[in-house]
Amino acid sequence: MHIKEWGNGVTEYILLGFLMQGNMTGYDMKQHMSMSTSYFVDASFGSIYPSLKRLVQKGFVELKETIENGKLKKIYSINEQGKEEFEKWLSAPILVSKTDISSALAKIFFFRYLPFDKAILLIERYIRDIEQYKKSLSELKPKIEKKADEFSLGTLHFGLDYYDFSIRWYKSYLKNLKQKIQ
Amino acid sequence: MHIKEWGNGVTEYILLGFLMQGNMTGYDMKQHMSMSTSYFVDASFGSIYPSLKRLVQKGFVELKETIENGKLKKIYSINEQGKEEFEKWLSAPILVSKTDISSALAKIFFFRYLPFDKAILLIERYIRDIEQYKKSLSELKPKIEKKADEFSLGTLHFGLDYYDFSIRWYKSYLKNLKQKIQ
DNA sequence: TGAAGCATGTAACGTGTTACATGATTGG
DNA sequence: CCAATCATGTAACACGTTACATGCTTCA
Repeated sequence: MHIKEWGNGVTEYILLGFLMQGNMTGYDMKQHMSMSTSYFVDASFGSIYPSLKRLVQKGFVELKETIENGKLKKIYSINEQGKEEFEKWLSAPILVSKTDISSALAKIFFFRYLPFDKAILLIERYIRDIEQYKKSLSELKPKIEKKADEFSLGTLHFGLDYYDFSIRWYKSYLKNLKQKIQ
Repeated sequence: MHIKEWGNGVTEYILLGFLMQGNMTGYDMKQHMSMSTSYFVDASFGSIYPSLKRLVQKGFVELKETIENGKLKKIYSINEQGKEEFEKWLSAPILVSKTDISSALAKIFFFRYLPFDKAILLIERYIRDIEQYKKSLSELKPKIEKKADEFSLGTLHFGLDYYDFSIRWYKSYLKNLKQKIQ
């Protein structure tokens, strides 16, 4: 048996996050996505419905079937266990992914459900982690440069500049957040 | 029967790209990755070996088994069909992914195998496509803002700023490339 | 009446990770 | 001699997409 830090099932956590606001159907959640998270996570129905089934099986979500206007509706709601799981996910460090922005954004998107100071700490740690990644890549740079051409060198610079951009962005974001509470 | 534009099997294309440089083993390719593409694509052996098997099955790659220092070695080489497939992939538009940087970088990384002017055109088109994405998100912005809090608003701004950063970055990169050939 | 939207879901397929499994050589 | 590196691979599992499949209501 092995612990899976987070399983990468970002979709499931997004669904839990939506249910924190109130009960709704799978269809509703898809609507929510396209109007709020679509620029970083936009799951299809073929992913949403199985995810919901799993969430029920895992005991994080409750299901009530109703008939409204002749249409079958499955109203989902989050229970205590689900809330705990969601908060556990939120409280865990934001993972730096070299290539995937969505897992970080997904978490921050729901940070209103975390105590403000905890959120701040996680973002601060995230920044430090990105800085670490940037440092590693910088150290790898000379090795890569030796056999790089115009184009592959470009991708390396993009990587470094992207880390810089992220660090700067999150620092400024953090500053903004902190000012708001004073 | 449906056409799959590119199948998203970026790993397979990376492997083909390495084989453009010369023949090597799966193990070699892993080494290559960690020393050149690891900051955007770094497949595990559990992905590399099956990918190579598939590439052979698809008829893009040839395999020669040798024994060197008592160790079994499988030397892979790319054939004409493989080169065609690789070039087809390179020549296809760079897809804008909202969340995944790696697919774009993977392609640009190998642009030396494309005629210079073709590469330039693809990057120009890519920039236009990002601009389109940014425009779409900007248009969605007011809708999202209506129900956004401090944090979810942050992720929206990150999205927009990331598009801006990318556009600016690629424009400057393009300028640099063009200067080099004059 | 017919299209769009509401509402659900499955099946095939692709592709990735981690853990497991094996075994040789090389260098300290 | 033992660890690291070279070298291969499989199996279980997770997760996602697309296409397919169904059927009701609402509105032009």
